[in-house]
Amino acid sequence: MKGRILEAARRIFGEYGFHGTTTRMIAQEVGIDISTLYYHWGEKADLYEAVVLDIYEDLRRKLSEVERAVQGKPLARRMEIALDTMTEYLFEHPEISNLILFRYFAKTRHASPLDFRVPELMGNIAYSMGLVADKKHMPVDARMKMLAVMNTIHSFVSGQNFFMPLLDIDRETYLPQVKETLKFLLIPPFLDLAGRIKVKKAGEKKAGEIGAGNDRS
Amino acid sequence: MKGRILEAARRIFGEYGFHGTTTRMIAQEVGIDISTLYYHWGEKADLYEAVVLDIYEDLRRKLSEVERAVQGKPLARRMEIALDTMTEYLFEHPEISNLILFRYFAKTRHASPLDFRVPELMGNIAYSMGLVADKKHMPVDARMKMLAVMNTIHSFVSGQNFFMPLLDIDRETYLPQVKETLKFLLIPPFLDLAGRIKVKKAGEKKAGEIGAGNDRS
DNA sequence: GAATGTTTCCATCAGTTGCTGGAGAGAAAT
DNA sequence: ATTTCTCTCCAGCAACTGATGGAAACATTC
Repeated sequence: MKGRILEAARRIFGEYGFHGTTTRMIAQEVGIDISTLYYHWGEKADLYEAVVLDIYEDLRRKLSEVERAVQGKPLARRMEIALDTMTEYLFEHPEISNLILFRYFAKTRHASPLDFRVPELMGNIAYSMGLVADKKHMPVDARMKMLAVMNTIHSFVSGQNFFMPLLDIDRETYLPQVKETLKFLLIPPFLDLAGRIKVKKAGEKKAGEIGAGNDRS
Repeated sequence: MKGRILEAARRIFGEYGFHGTTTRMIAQEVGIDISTLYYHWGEKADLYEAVVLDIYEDLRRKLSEVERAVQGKPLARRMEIALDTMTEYLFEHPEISNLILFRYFAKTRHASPLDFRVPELMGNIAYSMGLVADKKHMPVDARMKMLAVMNTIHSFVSGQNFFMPLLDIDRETYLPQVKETLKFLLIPPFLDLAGRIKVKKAGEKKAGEIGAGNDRS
């Protein structure tokens, strides 16, 4: 039951945000009384926090999966796979993107103890993209780049119902368009960067690991 | 008075969203009774719509200004100026970015009559960036690119209070970092694109207007 | 200065919100 | 069989929500 409530809460919070969601909406979605909800999860803010923690965990898992899937591939291909996979995944679970974007302007924040997970998420994927050598210690500019990439995807997912009528296209056209746009925007800068790092490194020591030998199509 | 209410409503709606804002919060911000608010603006949804219309107008004005400012400059410089100017502007008026992002998942939508302004905004700036030849008729992929650019900026502005502690930097470091990241991400793809279009056009007719002769640093 | 129109506030409404006490229903342990 | 424990619901609370009617204050016109 506790799990069923969490699952419903994910959907509703993801769709209406914290303030737009009432505990009665969630209870009704599950088909239970609100008292049962309070019995399992305590106050609304606690349930919300559990939801956010849950989606962060999902995101972390998916990113690890991607990280493994791209190992050994050249950078351009790595980014293609990562972007495609994450885009597809988030389109299947739009509440993840919604909840993450909702958090950006949430006044409901009491400096949640789960924010420490975000740098970790960024670190892993940045490492996997050959942006940094050290998984633990990321320079600010590398983190910014990761944030930008994630935000761009999230915006397209969260904004889909807003953008589709605006562009006058349906979902089947929208998704590939998003993928294409993401690849268009995000791959060239990182290839450039990898090229620069490679050249720089080659002048010092061996050029390993990063940007495994490939140039732009 | 009507104007003062609108101004306050912009701030509060931009900070707490539609559901997170109460009419009493706005009235208190102005220092008036809620009846006065209802007298001038009618129901809450109407005021909200007026606010959204207002920020779209501001955005349109600023984009026109940018469009004029970059005329005649080479593409890379054009994008630099546009990104810097818009970033600075939106950081000064974060409620604009907030309200736009809020709209992405707004269930409060009754197919507002102001959405027609968005393609117009995109058209102007895309034309100014040499992405399209015809201001009125934009292909879907060009619109997607514009949306991506705008969304990336908005995310950084709206997420500033979330990201700054995350990156462990203060506002004075954050703003230039955002600018740098935006330029890193967004300029190379468009330079590549302009290069391709230029080459293609040169093979057919004269290569004018687009990508006025410059290559990457 | 009387009449008219505009703007402001006070008091109040009905409905909704987050949340709780207490009474059962059902199973498990004694 | 009784006690104990976990779970679920009903009923209801106080606070807050969006919204309104009507009385004053104020300004404008005649």
